[in-house]
Amino acid sequence: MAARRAVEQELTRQMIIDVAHELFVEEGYQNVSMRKIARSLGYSHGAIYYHFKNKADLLTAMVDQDFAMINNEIDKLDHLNMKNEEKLRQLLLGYIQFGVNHKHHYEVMFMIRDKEVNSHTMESPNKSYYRFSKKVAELTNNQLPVTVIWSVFLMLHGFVAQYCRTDQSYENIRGLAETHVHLILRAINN
Amino acid sequence: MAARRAVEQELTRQMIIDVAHELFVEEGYQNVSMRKIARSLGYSHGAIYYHFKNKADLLTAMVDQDFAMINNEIDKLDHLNMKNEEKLRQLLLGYIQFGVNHKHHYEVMFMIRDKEVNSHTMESPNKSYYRFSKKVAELTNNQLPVTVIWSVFLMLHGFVAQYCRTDQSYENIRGLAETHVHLILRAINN
DNA sequence: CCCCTTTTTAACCAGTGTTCAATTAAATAT
DNA sequence: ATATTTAATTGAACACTGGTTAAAAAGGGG
Repeated sequence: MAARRAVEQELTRQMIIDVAHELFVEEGYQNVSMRKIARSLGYSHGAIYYHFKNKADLLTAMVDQDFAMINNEIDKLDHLNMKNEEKLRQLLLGYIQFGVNHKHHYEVMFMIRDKEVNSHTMESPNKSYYRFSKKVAELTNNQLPVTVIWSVFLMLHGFVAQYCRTDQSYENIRGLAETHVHLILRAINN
Repeated sequence: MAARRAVEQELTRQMIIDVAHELFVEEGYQNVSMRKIARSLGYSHGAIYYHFKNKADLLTAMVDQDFAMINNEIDKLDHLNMKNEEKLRQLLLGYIQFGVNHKHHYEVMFMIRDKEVNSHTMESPNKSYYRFSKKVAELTNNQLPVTVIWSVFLMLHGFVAQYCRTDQSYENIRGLAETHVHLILRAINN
């Protein structure tokens, strides 16, 4: 019956992205249908196609947003007033904190594996890693070989990837995260 | 037409597991249909149901096998003739080597996330981690807190998880793996 | 020849992404 | 205030694919 809705309850791209985000990570990109997203929003599936070209387009928009968040997080460090050693600790701990606090985002960003996902979607993680590694290099006075920086990243990734699959809050595992970062710092400080 | 085949080309559970294994990891559990597995084997999809109750049953059988492999790998260390420090290096490097050489297995073992997967399938990783951690503790004369051992595992997991998504062979990344293990050892050797 | 084991094939039913004409709310023009 | 246009939403339809079941068919051993 009812076709268009009153303007104060119109669907937006952001509403769709938010709902899809939760579903994608809880159940996996493949297991979430456009119909399921729509049902979850209380709209019909056709409506989503008014806002996004198709399912992959929705994912791309979502991932772009997520990477903007993490890049932003890295840039925040510049305005902090502490010495490099402490900034580095903050960067590493902040990475874990971001990952654990935004499990959905992190998983979508770094852990979706799917043929359908176009190559554009794969560029963002690379650009984001580049930003991260430049910052680590800077904060260590360019003393670290690139392979070591890469290892550091993988160590962080391992932590976050694991806790993405649990319901633990960051507060809950802060101690473990600090141990982890402490170990990483010990590994790279001569 | 032809219903049953000549006995020397009969389908076996192992044949199905092997083919399914490749497909599951190349394309993801959800993206591989029973029909696709059957097609890949040159049999009709119904045949698989003679050997496995259903799709989840097939996955469970597969994962059980995989964990038997990794547990076996850990036990091999006992028969090696070297000092503990070197054994530990071997354990860590061996973990990475196993993961990268058996990307399919590793991903199925530690990285599948799916409602359908029953809880029995989730027990195996835990048991396997327990074995790993006991061995690390033993090789470090029980000097390491459990949280540190857990961190070590996550560091290894991060490496393997990343390279599971690429086509790189272990030979190709041996150097990086050695750097990674070297860093880990440096982190835990005061 | 009968029986058990293995395999095929058709069938069922539920679900998929996507398109599109029809419908209606709001915005704009008259 | 009314008419027209535009924007947003629906729901049916299309052409598939999915897991699973079950009856029918065929090889092999006794």
